[in-house]
Amino acid sequence: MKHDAVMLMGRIHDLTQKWLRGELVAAGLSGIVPSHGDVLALLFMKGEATMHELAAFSHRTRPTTTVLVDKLEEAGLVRRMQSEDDARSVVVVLTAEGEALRGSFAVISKKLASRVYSPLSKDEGEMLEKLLNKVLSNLEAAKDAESAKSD
Amino acid sequence: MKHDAVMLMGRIHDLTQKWLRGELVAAGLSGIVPSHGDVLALLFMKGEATMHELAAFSHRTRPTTTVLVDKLEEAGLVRRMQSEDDARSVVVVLTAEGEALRGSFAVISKKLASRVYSPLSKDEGEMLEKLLNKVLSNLEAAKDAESAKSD
DNA sequence: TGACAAAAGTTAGACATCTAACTATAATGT
DNA sequence: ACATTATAGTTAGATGTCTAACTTTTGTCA
Repeated sequence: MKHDAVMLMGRIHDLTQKWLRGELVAAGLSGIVPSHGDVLALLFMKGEATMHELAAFSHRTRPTTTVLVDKLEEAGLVRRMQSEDDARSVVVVLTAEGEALRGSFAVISKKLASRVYSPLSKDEGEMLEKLLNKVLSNLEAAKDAESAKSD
Repeated sequence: MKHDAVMLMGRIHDLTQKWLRGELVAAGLSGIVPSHGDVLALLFMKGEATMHELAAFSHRTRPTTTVLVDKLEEAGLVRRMQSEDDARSVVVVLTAEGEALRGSFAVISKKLASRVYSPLSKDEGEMLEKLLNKVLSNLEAAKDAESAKSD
């Protein structure tokens, strides 16, 4: 056991992010980065979302999400609207142009999965997901325990 | 199979990096980030290294490595020297203060490994490394094939 | 041997992300 | 009911990283 799983995951993460950027450029979406993809992904699923929801889903901070949505809005892919329930909230929705990208994103997403899973058998793929989930749950639990300690 | 291994690895990567930053601050090394740790790690192993070697080892670009070494030099942990073999090359070496950190880094590195591997059995840990190596090798091969294509 | 290509390193400029601080609105508790 | 606290979002400033362009030295080959 080399205890190098963290390094391996870091490398894989770097390579997949870099590949994704290339795919987005190839799809004519220059200026759009993987994080924008996360924002769009939630909108494809839910139709609309608040900034808060987008931040939570994409695992970015709210300031970062502000910038991400700014860019998507400039690119004409989403629109900000006032919430009717809560005057503090902003609701983000897809424009027609944004909606039109649903297919391209599905294709890229499939290509990404195939790229990563292709060297693995079905059993190995499932095993990998299981192990990663175990590790992640444990890290999140440890983090929660530590932040609770400082109360 | 949810095909979410990439997302899981991204999350794990984020959490471990964040935890590492906290550990470095706790060790009195504010301003030192994980990438600096990679640079120091090679110096702990080899004693000295060129900028080029440090960049390759830490998987960062040479400009980034310049900045990393600038900071380590300001912090008094390393020193730049002219290479005797090649007038273009810079050789980076540890100072006494840098050498003194060897122990702290070993401790943090052990803590990190234990943090990640603790929810896994020995077999599971080995399996995880095996699967990650398979995925990474495949991604690197694909990348090489694609960059060769554009010749 | 002399021109041209390759390599080592740095500098400059751009970008995604973060934390801290701020504004505005909603919720709570006495 | 009003003061306090919490929440939604943005702005400002800092940081780590990248690509592109530049300088200097080394290697190549005709």
